Amino acid sequence: MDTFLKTVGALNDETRLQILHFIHKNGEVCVCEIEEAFSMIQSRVSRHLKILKDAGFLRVDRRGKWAYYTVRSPLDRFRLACLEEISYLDLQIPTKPCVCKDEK
Amino acid sequence: MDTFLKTVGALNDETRLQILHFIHKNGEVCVCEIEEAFSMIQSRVSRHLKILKDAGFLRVDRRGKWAYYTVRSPLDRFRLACLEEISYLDLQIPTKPCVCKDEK
DNA sequence: TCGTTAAATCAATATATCTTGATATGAAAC
DNA sequence: GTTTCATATCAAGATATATTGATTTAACGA
Repeated sequence: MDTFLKTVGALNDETRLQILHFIHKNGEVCVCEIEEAFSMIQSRVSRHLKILKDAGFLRVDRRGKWAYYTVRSPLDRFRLACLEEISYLDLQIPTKPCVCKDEK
Repeated sequence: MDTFLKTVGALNDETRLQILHFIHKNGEVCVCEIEEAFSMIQSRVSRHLKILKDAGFLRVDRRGKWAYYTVRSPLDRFRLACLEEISYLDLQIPTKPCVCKDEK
């Protein structure tokens, strides 16, 4: 129940749907790329990423100073259905910028 | 997008999950049966039913003074997946009481 | 070590949602 | 018509969630 509420709660926000869709389309992205692409301040992006991660949609991989987020895999049946539904929404998401060039 | 947010928003509340599951299990139920079963005041029940109806999960059939709610059919793929997921949650819902006996 | 940078967390405010009690609507019974 | 009953809606307060700017943490390079 709590898990389910956390899952749908994470999806109950337009910003998070866009971020989730953005990561789903682009594969691995780091926080600063989302900041840049969406013109959002860092704390806001970080908070939404945490909610999506805690809800089971994302996983994070820290390498050096950077945190790279990807869609968690494998996703269970329901989260997969949600992700699929979101992909049908035809959300207008920005293109991935070219930052983090100096990463190792 | 708005439709999707309305759908997940409707599910983002424990009370509504219980009411939705209750109706799903019991078939057609009227507002007063939910009031009775859940020991909730009428305005609260009415509000949650409206949200579930507006989100596309329920339909209402008015007969006389009573309003009977059922799960809308057919449900689209996503809402059906949600309903299925909710049925797996093993929610503790009350049993349907024997009110509205004087209905026609 | 010190400064810099990326990301997370915190505190304050703003906004949205839920609950309750009161009122409105609309159908049936008298 | 008027009363009664079931339901819907409204208004106020309570609770939760989102946004922002500031602070903290942790990793890297000079």
